[in-house]
Amino acid sequence: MNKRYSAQKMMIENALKELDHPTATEVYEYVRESYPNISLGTVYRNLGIMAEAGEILRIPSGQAPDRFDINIHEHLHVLCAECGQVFDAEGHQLEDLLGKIDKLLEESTGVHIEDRSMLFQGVCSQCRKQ
Amino acid sequence: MNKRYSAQKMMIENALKELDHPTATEVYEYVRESYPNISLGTVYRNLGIMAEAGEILRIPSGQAPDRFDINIHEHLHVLCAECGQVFDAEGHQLEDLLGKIDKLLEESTGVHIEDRSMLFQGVCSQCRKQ
DNA sequence: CTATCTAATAGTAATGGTTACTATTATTAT
DNA sequence: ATAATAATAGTAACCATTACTATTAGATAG
Repeated sequence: MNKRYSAQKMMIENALKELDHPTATEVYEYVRESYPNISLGTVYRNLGIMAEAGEILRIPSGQAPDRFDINIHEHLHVLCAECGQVFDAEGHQLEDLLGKIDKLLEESTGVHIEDRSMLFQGVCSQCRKQ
Repeated sequence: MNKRYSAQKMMIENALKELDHPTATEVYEYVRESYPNISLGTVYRNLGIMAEAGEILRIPSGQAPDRFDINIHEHLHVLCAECGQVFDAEGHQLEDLLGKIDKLLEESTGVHIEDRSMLFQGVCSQCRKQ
């Protein structure tokens, strides 16, 4: 299993660092500025591989296109329904609460929770002012 | 605004009662048994309208097709990754924990949480035996 | 009861995010 | 250098969902 490090993959990784929770298309547009003929398929393939390998996080957001995150530390995402901005949230209090929820769910359903996908939505303070 | 109750809509509602967290296609196939030329578009339209009106729940499940639920009482969904079965979970303990999470998120991000979409995944006890 | 109005439908086309496919390019090991 | 084969570019296909349009069929008024 021979892994090769392509320039494209490095540029995609870099885009993830520069952009804030970008979609695949946003990564594509960003990389295209310095590498005009990168393929959207290449972006998707690499993002998929990285997410699969646990190097990045995939944030499924319902109907809207998935977003990606270089921050693999366990944390929650809060989306502003107005401006679309994504906020991160973390902390031991949150982790405690999530752990308790897992436990309750395991007790009541018998399912061993292995994965959670959650997205919180609301209006950010910025947008509430208008 | 004149609302008309079509036979199709009633059949779709009935399908939701008979089936367990079905997808739009599953509703379609079910209704089609007794009403062969119902249109998939009709199913989607009615499910969308009902969900919008708060009469049913839409469960977005990432890549997989959305599922629908006649149970509009606030509750969580746990999906078995093996057999695909959907388990419901509810209770005041869960509601408490979720409320606390909302509060923490509002404090740290400034976003007024108005909507949560969460899906838990794991392996059910049935499947774990094999 | 009949005509009229228009909500809702059937059938089909279009959309949009994502994945699959294939010939070509380019990186690594020999 | 050369051979072997990842990875890519470009494009086609996929699939859930929505949009469109001519038609059907409940409700309401006369």
